[in-house]
This record gives sequence, structure tokens and C-alpha cells, in this order.
Amino acid sequence: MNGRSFSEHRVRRRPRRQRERQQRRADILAAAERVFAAKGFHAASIEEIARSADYATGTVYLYFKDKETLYIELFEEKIRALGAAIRQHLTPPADPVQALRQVVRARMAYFDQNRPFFSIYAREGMNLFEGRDERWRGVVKLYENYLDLLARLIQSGQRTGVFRRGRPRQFALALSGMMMQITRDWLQSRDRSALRTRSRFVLDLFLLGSQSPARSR
Amino acid sequence: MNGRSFSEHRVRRRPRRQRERQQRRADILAAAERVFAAKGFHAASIEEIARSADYATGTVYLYFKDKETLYIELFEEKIRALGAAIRQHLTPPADPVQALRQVVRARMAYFDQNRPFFSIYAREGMNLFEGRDERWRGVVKLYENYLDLLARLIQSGQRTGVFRRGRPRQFALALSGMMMQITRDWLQSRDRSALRTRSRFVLDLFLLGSQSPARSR
Amino acid sequence: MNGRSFSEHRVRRRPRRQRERQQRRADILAAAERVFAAKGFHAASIEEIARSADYATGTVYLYFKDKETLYIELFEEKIRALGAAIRQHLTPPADPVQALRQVVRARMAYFDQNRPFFSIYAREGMNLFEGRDERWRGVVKLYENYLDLLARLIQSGQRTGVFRRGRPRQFALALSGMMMQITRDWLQSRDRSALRTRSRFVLDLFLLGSQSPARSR
Amino acid sequence: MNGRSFSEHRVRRRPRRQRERQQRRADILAAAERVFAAKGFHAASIEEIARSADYATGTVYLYFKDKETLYIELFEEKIRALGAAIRQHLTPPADPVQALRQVVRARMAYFDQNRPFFSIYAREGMNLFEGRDERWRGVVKLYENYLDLLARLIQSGQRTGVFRRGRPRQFALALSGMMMQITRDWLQSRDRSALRTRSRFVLDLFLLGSQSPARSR
DNA sequence: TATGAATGAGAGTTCATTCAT
DNA sequence: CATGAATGAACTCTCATTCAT
Repeated sequence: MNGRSFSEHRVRRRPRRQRERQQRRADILAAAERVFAAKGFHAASIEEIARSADYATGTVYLYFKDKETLYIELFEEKIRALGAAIRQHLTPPADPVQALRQVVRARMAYFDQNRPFFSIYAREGMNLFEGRDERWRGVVKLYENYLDLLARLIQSGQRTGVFRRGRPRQFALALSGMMMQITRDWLQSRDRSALRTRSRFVLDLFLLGSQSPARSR
Repeated sequence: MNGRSFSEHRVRRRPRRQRERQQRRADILAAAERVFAAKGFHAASIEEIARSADYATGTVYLYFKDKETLYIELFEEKIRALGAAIRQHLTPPADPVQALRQVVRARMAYFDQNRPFFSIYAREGMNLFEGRDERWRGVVKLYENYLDLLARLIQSGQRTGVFRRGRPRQFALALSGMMMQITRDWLQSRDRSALRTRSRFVLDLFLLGSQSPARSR
Repeated sequence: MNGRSFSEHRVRRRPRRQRERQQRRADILAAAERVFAAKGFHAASIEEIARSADYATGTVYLYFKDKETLYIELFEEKIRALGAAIRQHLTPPADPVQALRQVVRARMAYFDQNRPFFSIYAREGMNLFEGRDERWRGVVKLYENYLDLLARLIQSGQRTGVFRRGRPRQFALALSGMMMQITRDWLQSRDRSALRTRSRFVLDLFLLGSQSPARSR
Repeated sequence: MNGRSFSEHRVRRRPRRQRERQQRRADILAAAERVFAAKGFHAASIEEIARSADYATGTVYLYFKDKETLYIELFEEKIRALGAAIRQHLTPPADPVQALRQVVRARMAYFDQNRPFFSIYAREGMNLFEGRDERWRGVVKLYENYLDLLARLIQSGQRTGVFRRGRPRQFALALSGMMMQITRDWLQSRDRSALRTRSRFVLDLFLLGSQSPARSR
């Protein structure tokens, strides 16, 4: 045995611990997603989440300060992942319309694969952030990033004259709302078809509106 | 004095009782709206609602079977009123686009005057209807009526060629979602301006889309 | 108009009022019997008793101080009636055995016609008299009178040598207990036959015991 | 140290947990017995029972589903123990009369040592089993077993000619009722003497009746 | 670290009782 | 007197959180 191997041992040790810790954290978040999706925030009990992750009740508290923190961090994780998914599909030198198309598609595809999370999101959203804004700041920030991305694309399109005048944020909100409601309906109807088949509809409506182009306006 | 006056007395009596009962019911609903808006369904306690209406806890139960019923009936009342407000602003022989304009305006004006209710609606919506669909049926029906109205207007516009092809319900959902998100943002930003100033934006976006008409497409 | 008629008027008035008052009191007691029998003391609500007697809730309180008083007075009435029924069937100059026979028969016949009351009695008896003996004193007294009657008959039989030695009260308790349990069983089995068909059995057992007389003892 | 000791360790572990759990359950049952005896089912609060067992309110619910279950399981435990006590005193090859003697003595001795439970039993018995028969089935079964035991002894005595003709169950009911009432009286009188001193009286009355044997019948 | 039993604050709900009409 | 709406104390039960093992 030499100093090096000991050192290596130390060096290894931490990361493994860390990795294990991350793994357990992820296990619990996954269980929380299942249970929150199935029952909603209030009806879900920590006990049930723990059991669903194959841990004991107390263990959850070693990874999350309290129930609301668990909920918030689940949101952060999921919305962060949505952001990542979008960035991944965004080929940088695209024109704004093309980019928007990519964003919408990525967004729809993301919820296609995250139905349980969307059902949490649609049902209770960030409804708990009442007064206690503080703890939600991270999630709100992430959502704002997403809106900002949409808004910036629109704004850049406005500069090139592709988009009409108007407050970019309002356009972004409206687009986001359209997707939201359509996703909600898809979820509730238990439609087996993929959500992303609606991307085209959303984009067309957002870009062209509902009126017939045949009509001279 | 004749027999008729006695009869009149009897005739009057019931209505007064009924009127008073309705009044108290309304008092409690108003208090419930305040408290639910401020705290959300779960954090709101019957005790607090009762106090806010200046009644004792038990009194609430003379008017509503239980907490969820109170919540549901508040929804029914409010969504019914939204429906009424819309119908009132809808001058029958209007063309679909005109009618849609009226609906959107009425919808926005309604929430302008019902901020507290919207904050309940936006936050928790009908998220409690999990499994217990039965009790929510009335509310769901009312919401469907509203969506149907939008869908029918679009459909009739499609027949006259004003609107593009597409499933009317999807258009309706999208329009509803746009309004939803814009209202949500308005509420959260504590914007002092009237919500209805956004009606024009919503309609233009829905009808014409976001792309510049200048561009030949 | 003369003094006499006025006087008569006064004389009549009171009694009628009194009679009406007694009538209403009786109505309520009858309703209480029905409801207590069906649901037990705690599950029975004053509201339901009042409705069952076709009065308003508050009216009950004009005739009975509170719920327990109502219960107690129902007991008093019923046990007093049992006493009366027994005395009625008791032809004074009978020998003790004969008299006992009459008492048992009257007792069984009484509950034959008072099933609802017995079901109250069997179920909860005087279980509420815990600590608050005071209010139950009257009922206890009446029950003691009944036991005393049995005890005195036995005692007098002992003096004439018909009955064996032993504390008369113990004999009385045992006899009462036998009838009690047999009545309880009859009630629960929903036996359609009359309870009084068991009188013979009870008497024979009490007088002769269960052992075969054939056996020399 | 060998693998076996480790194994033993594991083997022990479970039983200790189990034993502790049983102990706590028993603590709570004992407290429930005290409180139910003192106040009756309805007036007893879970809070008070918990405090009396030195636990917190919620703890009771870890061991018993709800208040009625606690009550029922107390009954089951106690009546099962009565059965056990009786069987223990029953030397198999005894003749029916002898056996009956043993049963009565065991029964009386049991309540001598279980005054609090008897006061629950005498006061409210199984009066809560109204409609909700299901949950009481176990207790009813145990009580029926006890009655059956008495009935079978009598029946076998009838076959050997020691007992008179008659429905064995009626004899059993009567005997049970005699003991019941005598126990009730003993409890209420706060008699310091042992209940079992009454066994002789009960048996003699049940076997021989109250009439004097001197008399030729 | 992991466990899960224990905690106890807190909520919904009921209903005996009161009292203005 | 009769009414029945209002009251609010009291109770059962849940569950997030803690902590001894």
C-alpha cells in the first residue's frame, strides 16, 4: 500500500458517495412524480412517495427539506429538462420562424414523454406559490427563461419584418397558453395519439391565425 | 282588511325567507371566494371562511354539505355568470368573426371584474376532480358549453369560408388557452390596467396570426 | 255573563292547556321512543325526534330540559307503565307462587307490546347514569320497586316454606336477569312469536330449576 | 464468531419488534378499558385514552383503525380471555353438572378480576352493532361460542336424564342472564366481597330452582 | 445513513342548545 | 308558545415532520 493508492481511494470515495446520493435523490424524485401525478400534491403523502421509491419515510427528509421543497425541486428538474430538450433541438443559425417551429416541436415532444409531469403541471401548476414566492424563485426563473426564449425569437422576427408589431412577451404568453390548453385536453381525453401531432396545428394557428388566407384582408 | 290581504301575507312570507337564505348563501360564497383566492383550496379553512362571512363555523354547513361542495358551487355560480355575461354581449345576428370578438371581450371583461375568482380558477382550476368526477359534472358541463360556443362560431365561420379548415374544438381550445395565459400573467403582474385592453391583441393574434401580413406567403 | 261562567271559563282553561301540554309531551316521548329505538341514544338527534313528532327542534326544549332528561323521562314513563301493568294483573289475595306467575306473565306481555322500548332498554339500559346518578334517581327507584315486588313475593313464600332460604333480592335479580336475556334474544332473533310464550319456561326454570325432577336429590 | 450468530441475530430481531408492538397495543387496550369503563364509549375520547396510555393521539391510530375498531378489539380480547379462562377450568371428563359448576365458577371468577371490563359490557354491551354487524361478527361469534358451550353441556345432561326437557339454548340464555344481572348488581353496589361467592347461589338456583325441595311437588 | 414509530397540531364535521322572530 | 337558523364546543382522524435506534 502506498500513499497514492490511499489518495486514489479518497479521490474515488467522494464521487461515489455523491453519485449514490444523486441516484437516491433521483429515485425519490421519480417516485414523487408518480405519486403527485396520480393524486395531486395534497393527497400524496410522503409515506407513499417513500414506499414507492422503496425507502423509508425518514429517508426522504435526508434529501429534501420538506414536502413543498420536494415538489419544487421536482418542478425545477423537469422544467430544466424541458429547457435542455429545447436547446438541443435548436440549431443555432435558423431563422426565427424555423427556430419557433423547432421550439414548439421540442416542447410538444417533451410532454409526450412526460405525461405524468404534465398532469401535475396542468392540475396544480405552481399554485402553491402564494406568498412564499421565495422558494419558487428558481422555478419561476426557469419558466421565465422559456418565455424569454420565445419572446426573443419573436422579437428578432419582428426586426426582420417577419412578425407583426406587438409586445413580444404577449405573443410568447399566447403561444404558451395555446400549447398548454391543447396539451391539457390531450391529457384528459386520454388520446392515444402523440401530442406532437398537434405541433403543426399550433404553429399554423400561431403564425397564420385562424382566418382563411383565401380571403383578401 | 279582507281575506286577500291575509293571502298576500302568506304569499310574501315564503319569498322573504327564501330571499334571506339566498342572501346568506351568497355571503358565504363571497367569503369563500376571498379566502380560496388568498390561500387555495386546501389552506383555506371553513372556520376562516365562516369568520370572513361573519358567521359561525357550523353555519356554513347549513348552506353547503361540505367543503368541496362549497368549492364546486362557487365554481358553478361563477362560470354560470361568465356564460350569462357572454350571452348578454352576444347580439344574435352577428357574423362569426363579430360574434367571436364579442365573446372574447365579454370574457376578458368578466375576469376584469372577477380577479379573485380567476386566481382560484388559474391556480387550482378543477384539479380536485380526481376520481370524484360525479360532483364536478355540473361545472365541467358549463365549461364545455363555453368551449362549444367558441367551437360553433368557428365552425359556422368555416362554412362561410371565413375560417380555415381544422377541428373547431382545437381552435376553441387554443383561443381559450391564449386568454388563460394572458389573464394569468396580468393577474400575477398586478398590472393596474384593465384586462380587457388585451382583447384586441388576443383577437388579432387568433384571427390573423403573428406573422406580418406584408409578407407574401 | 255572570261570575259563574267566568269562573267556569277559568276552571276549564287551565285543564285544557294542561291537557294539550300533556298531549304534546306524549307526542314527543313517542317520537323519542321510535328514534332512540332505531338509532340508539347518541345517534338519535333532537332534530330528528322533533321532526318525527312533527314539531320544530326548539319545541322539544319547551317540554324537556335537555336530551338526557328526555331519555330519562321516557324511561320513567315506560317503567312506570310496566309497574302499572304488573299491578293490574296482580290479584291481591294470591299465594306467592301464583303472584309470581302473574308478575312474570305481565312483564313478558308488557315487552311484547313494547318492543321498541325494550330495544332501547336492552341496548343502552341506564348506561348513561355514570356519576350523574342524581337525575336517574327516579328511574332507579322505579326499577328498585319492581325488584322489591319480586323480592317481597319470594320472601313471603319463604315464610310459608314454599321457597328455599336465601337472600330474596338475589332471587329477584336472577329472575329479572333470566327474563332480560330471554327477551334480548327474542328481540334480536326477530322471532315473530309472542314473547309471552316464554313465560312458562321462565317460571318453570325459576321455580323448579333445570334438573330433572325424576332424579332423587 | 460465526455466521450462525449473525443469523441468530436476525432471527431475534423480528420477534423483539413484534413483542414491542404487542406490548404497546396491550398498553392502549388497557387504557381504553379504563376510560371506556369510566365514561362509556361515546364520552370517552381517543385523546383521553392515548394520554391514559402515555401516548399521543395519533399513536392510537397506528394500532387501531378507528375508535370503534379499538372498542371491538377490546371486546374480542376480553371475551376470548373469558373463553380461555373457562376452558382452563374445565376438566374434560366431568359430568355435565360438574362441568356447569366449573363454567359458572370460572365465569364469575373472571369478572371478579375484570370489573372494569364488565362495567363496559354491562353498560353498553354490543349496543353499537347497529347495522354495521360486519365488524362485530368476531365478537358475536365468541359470545355464541360461550352460549353454545353452556347449551351443549345442558343438552348432554338431557341425554343422560339429569336435565329436564327443553330447548338447551333457552336454558343457556337464562343462566347467562342470571349471572349477568347478579354481576351487575354486585358491580353497582360496590360490594367488596368477591363476585365468585355468588357462584354457589347461581348454580343452586339454576339447577334446583327456587322452590323448597321439602315441598312435595 | 437509513429507518419507521411516535408525535401533535390542525382540519372537517356534527349536533345539543339557544334565542330572535 | 312555537319555530328553526345560528352557534361553537368538541370530537375523530390525518399526516408532515422528528428522532432514537
